[in-house]
Amino acid sequence: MTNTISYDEILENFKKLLKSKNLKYTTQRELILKIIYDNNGHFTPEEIYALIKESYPKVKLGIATVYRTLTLLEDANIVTSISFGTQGKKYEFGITHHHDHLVCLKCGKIEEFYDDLIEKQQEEITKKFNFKMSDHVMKIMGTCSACLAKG
Amino acid sequence: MTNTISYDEILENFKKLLKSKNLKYTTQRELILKIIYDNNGHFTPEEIYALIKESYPKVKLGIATVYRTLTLLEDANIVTSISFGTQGKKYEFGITHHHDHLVCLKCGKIEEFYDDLIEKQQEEITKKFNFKMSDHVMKIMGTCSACLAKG
DNA sequence: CTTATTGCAAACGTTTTGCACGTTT
DNA sequence: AAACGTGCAAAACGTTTGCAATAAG
Repeated sequence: MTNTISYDEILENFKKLLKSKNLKYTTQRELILKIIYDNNGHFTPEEIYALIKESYPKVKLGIATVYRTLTLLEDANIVTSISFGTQGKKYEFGITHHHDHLVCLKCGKIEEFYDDLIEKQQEEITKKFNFKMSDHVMKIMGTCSACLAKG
Repeated sequence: MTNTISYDEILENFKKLLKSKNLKYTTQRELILKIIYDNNGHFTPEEIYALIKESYPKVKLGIATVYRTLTLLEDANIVTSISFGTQGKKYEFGITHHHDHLVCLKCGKIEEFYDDLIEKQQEEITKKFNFKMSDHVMKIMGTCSACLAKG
């Protein structure tokens, strides 16, 4: 999904958020946010950690900080995650509109889609069950067009 | 979801499956299948292990066998699983028609639903993306009616 | 100078694996 | 007898935590 908000805007909002929670603005937190913003896609905490190590070798960073920051960013709705069972989670930049995922089991690629009808129907279901929805996920697993083409 | 196939039928199919794969019919494998069939609901491997230990104290059983058998049963589409991120998976008897889940984050209860419109729409999406669907999951998370009532 | 944050390593919970022993065929 | 399955304990995996050292406000 393409980002429509500029990074400067994001960063300003992030700084404000930190201030409002009496949290501190650190190099590590900024870089984690920046890496996710810059590299559009879905990444595991390990991948984000590796990307930063590679792009900013001088910065000291531990994997624990990546996890802690991702939790922080997800709570603030700045990133969102998609779960892969035992194999962990992938995070993506999340100040875009809601969408669901097509996950290719061959190459691991994740495509995104949004379907209004499905969203509406989910609302209907929660009404029927008198259920208060806080979140929902939908994943379609299979083989992507590229992998199908490859045979 | 209520089972419409008798246990005897299931068991016969399971035995055939094992034979066809040159696998052996063991007490452990039978009990794991039986426990999931008997106790309608969604269980973690640990819960299944505990249930068997409780119901059949004389049978020797290790947790590894539970995991191994659940994988086997899931590959054979006899059970299905629903993932809870780091907190593991829950398994349910799966020779019923497909359904999705409403997961209560307060009490952990899982309700099931089936919606034809959503299913159809998913097909449409895969067509649009030229994607070959092998499986799909949809989970709606939130608070169930019982927990809402409790305040 | 106070408070939050960090990296590190150890701990965690779930799942998988290697292996010698048992069971099924 | 051959082949597969088992329990056990150890390892693996992603993630979280305690803590002393460090950086931000």
